[in-house]
Amino acid sequence: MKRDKLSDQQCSVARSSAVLGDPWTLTLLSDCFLGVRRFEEFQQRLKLSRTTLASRLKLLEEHGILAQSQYELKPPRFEYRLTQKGRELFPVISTLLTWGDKYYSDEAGPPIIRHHKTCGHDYQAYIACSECGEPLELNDVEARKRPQNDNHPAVERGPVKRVPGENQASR
Amino acid sequence: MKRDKLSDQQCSVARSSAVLGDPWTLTLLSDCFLGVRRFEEFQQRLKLSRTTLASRLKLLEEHGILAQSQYELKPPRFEYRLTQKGRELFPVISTLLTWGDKYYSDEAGPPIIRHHKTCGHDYQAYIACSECGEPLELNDVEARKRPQNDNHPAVERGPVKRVPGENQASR
DNA sequence: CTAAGTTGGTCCATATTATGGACTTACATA
DNA sequence: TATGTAAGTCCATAATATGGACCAACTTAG
Repeated sequence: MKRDKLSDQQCSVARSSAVLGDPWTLTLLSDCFLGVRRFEEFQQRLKLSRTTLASRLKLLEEHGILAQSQYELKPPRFEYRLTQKGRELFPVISTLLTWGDKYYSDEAGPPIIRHHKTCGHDYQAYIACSECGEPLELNDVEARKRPQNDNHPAVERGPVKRVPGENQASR
Repeated sequence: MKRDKLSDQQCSVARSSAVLGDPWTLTLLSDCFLGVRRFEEFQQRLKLSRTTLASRLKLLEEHGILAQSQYELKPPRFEYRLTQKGRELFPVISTLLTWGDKYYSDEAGPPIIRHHKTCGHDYQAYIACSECGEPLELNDVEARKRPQNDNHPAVERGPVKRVPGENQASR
């Protein structure tokens, strides 16, 4: 299967990956959250080819993650800003950053430190349950296919049943 | 700059992206969390070429995210399991899933429903602050470079200062 | 007025990757 | 003996990424 057919899959990760699953795209979004907005600025920071940058920005715009807004009339110039949909990627970038900080920092520690103004401390992000607010642990969750429905195709890539003792999270 | 030089950057997202920033890799990891472990199983579910699958599994193994474990002696056969480092990607996949469920579900809703056994409800994931436990909102956080240190190179891709009123999270 | 600079791109030839299909190895089963 | 299974590798072709040159539409410095 071609990569671009991933977006037709019945899987939220596959569909999201079709847009975000690119090293430049993820890094570019990270820069967006750091306040970067302009073509030249992205290009100089990421040091990627202008062609690739243009194609990534276009894709993110098509998906409604970034939107162009005019900041100069003559000549007309635009900058790229996160939309609401784009801003909702903050949890994805945050958790990626937390993982990267832990496993890919050098001896000097994470290059960028994030600070929670509300409580006044530097932080890392963790995930919690929308229903009870408790931290989400891999062993406390399970997945199931949505109920079968005549109006919609059955879900193909469901969770795999493993025999007890062979926990999916085991070493 | 070539994609594979991203891992040398002083940025946790760039370094993580160098491994994870690929649509197949993210979808493959998602399947790992659903209990998938074997080459054939990945290939049939993801419908990607065997060549690409082999290269992704190898990369994930080299990065210590998956580990092979023997499940059959004659002939020797191995399956791929998440390591501790790999299991710590659960927050990344979870938040990606939450975002994808919201923006890329069809009318039948998310194909896979996730359940929190601890509280007994179906859930979505949100991120919280490691220091105070409150939900993390984009507008409540700020980023800064790590302190300058003679023994380590300065951080190049820091946050961008924008003039007040031009909030990075604004529309 | 002219030359150089700025910004946000596009175009192109050349690398680099991805793709599907055939093939391989080493057994097990009918 | 023939067929099947699992986990790959190999190969030719197709699709993408890359860097550098180029372009358009201004602004600024001299």
